[in-house]
Amino acid sequence: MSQFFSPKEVALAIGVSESSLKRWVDKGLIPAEKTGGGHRRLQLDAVLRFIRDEGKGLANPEIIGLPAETGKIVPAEESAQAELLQAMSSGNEATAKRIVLDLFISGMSVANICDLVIAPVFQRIGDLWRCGDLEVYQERRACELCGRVIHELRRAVGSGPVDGPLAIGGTLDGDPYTLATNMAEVVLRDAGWRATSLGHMLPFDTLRKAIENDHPHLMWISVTTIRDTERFIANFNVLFDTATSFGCAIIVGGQALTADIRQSLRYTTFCDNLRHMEAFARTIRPRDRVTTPITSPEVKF
Amino acid sequence: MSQFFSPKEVALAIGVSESSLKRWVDKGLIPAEKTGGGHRRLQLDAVLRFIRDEGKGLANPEIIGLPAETGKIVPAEESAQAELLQAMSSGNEATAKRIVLDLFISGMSVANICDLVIAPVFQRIGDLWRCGDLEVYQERRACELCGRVIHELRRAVGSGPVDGPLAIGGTLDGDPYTLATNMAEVVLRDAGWRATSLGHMLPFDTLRKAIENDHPHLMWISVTTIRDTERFIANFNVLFDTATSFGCAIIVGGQALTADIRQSLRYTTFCDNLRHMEAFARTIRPRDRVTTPITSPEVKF
DNA sequence: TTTCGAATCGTTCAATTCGTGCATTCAGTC
DNA sequence: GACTGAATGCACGAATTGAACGATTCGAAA
Repeated sequence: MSQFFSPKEVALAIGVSESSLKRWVDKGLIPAEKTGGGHRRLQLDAVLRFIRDEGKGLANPEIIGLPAETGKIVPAEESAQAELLQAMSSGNEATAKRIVLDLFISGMSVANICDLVIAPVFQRIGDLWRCGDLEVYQERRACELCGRVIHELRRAVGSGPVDGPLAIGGTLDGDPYTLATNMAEVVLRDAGWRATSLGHMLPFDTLRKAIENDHPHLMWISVTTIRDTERFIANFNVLFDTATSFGCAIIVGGQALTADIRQSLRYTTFCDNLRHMEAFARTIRPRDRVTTPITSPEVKF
Repeated sequence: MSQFFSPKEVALAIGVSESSLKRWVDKGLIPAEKTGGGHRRLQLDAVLRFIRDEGKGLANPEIIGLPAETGKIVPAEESAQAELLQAMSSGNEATAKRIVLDLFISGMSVANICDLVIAPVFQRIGDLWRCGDLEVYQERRACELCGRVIHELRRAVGSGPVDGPLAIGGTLDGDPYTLATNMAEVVLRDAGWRATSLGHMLPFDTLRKAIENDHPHLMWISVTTIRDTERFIANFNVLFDTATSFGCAIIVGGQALTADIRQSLRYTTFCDNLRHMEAFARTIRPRDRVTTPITSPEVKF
């Protein structure tokens, strides 16, 4: 139930002796904290990262709160898509989570999981729905499930280092789709950023406010629809100027941003997919910052 | 910055038992003062230093969860409400999750957690936003965070028995709010149902299809807005007839369902809050989780 | 000031974890 | 085949943890 696990639990989950696990922790292979009395305390994301890096399996995943059978099957990349499509269309939550966690444990990068598995499957479900091969409720259920799968991935990745650079982002006013921005958040956390998705339907004004209040080093914006192109461009460029004056980079992405529109747009970089974003995020890791607040300024009432 | 905390608060914040924390204080690992009667009083900076020194330099992010304003309010829910409001407004994910999971572990029923803590806090955040005391992005971020907190709660509850009766539900076309339906899902799972939220914006047609395909024993529908009342009533009653013919009960809830509208509506039961729903769900399918009795005022959702 | 419920005290106890030593397994090398 | 070094699993007493328990203290309302 708690965030922390004892060496015994983790050892049981991985299927090794407690002694070995303690040795690994002491060698620094698995980051862990210690209690005042010297007992080791392990976090789930650190354990998963270790399993991923060392190529270990999971004998009893349910001990550390993972779906049964996780980490036992080595996923074939092609079949993962098909299986996930099947699980998501039929609303099979446990299976969907297991498939994605298997991919993560087997070492596939988060950006690739999103780009090559989750996004295509979601796209395909949209197609099936438009063709009438899926009922509306099945599509909606899959959408809901997709969010949960990403949440599970976020748990596996962890919240990122507390002293990492801050990144915030979301979708603009009129754009109700949260999947892309949530995936972006997870990818950035995986790349060492302290990323927080602000959600969807964000007016330009409030993004400016967010930059002024929280001083992020990075803001990502996912654009799937644009109503008024001229207005959009004008507002966007103002936002970019604000960001620049605060030393904040702007990443944009989304199918609505055609080459034409991009011509008139000012931004730090445009990303076709999450791998691009990850690559960019890993190259610019600002370290010159003086004060990094752990959370937003306190809100007083 | 001289803020005092009790051993209990600090123990909760860093995830150890109160006993251990008291021992550490007595051993001198954490400097603390004592009151005339012998009660320990810890200072924030001393606790933070302890985390840094003993935790191998790995600061526990949950430490931020130390209540900023020490309790003037006695009831657990109210204190939890205030803390959660603070955490959600400032986007503090770890703290928000901790608060809600603490309530769950302490034995509060899921329905009560939703009705008495999460829903009021979310309501309040909406109010603050409308008053202009919160920025839009803070409200959106809180909304996003709220979904994540409910996700954690769902994890804690578990997926319910695999042989439990099936329940599905969601919000109708034109209603984009998923929080209520997600909370309903968790409450039903806690009550022993195999519940799945289908998400939001569901046309009546597809709900009929869902009943025909999946044969649920229960369908919940959350109604926060109605566009065309007559059309709504007609469609709804057709849905109810379909459900009845398949032996499926219909639970409705939501502020849009005024007494007038309910007059013309056919349904199995109407619920003002999730406790009502839980009570109804347990009459059909009772289950034996120990929960604290409720003594607090009603909260509408 | 007095009263009273909630929080904290100090203590005990069973279960868990610590650190350490030692035997076993298993590649790789001579 | 024999040797070696590293990794693993098991066993042990000592130490730590978390959850009780009744007694005491705190803090706010009467």
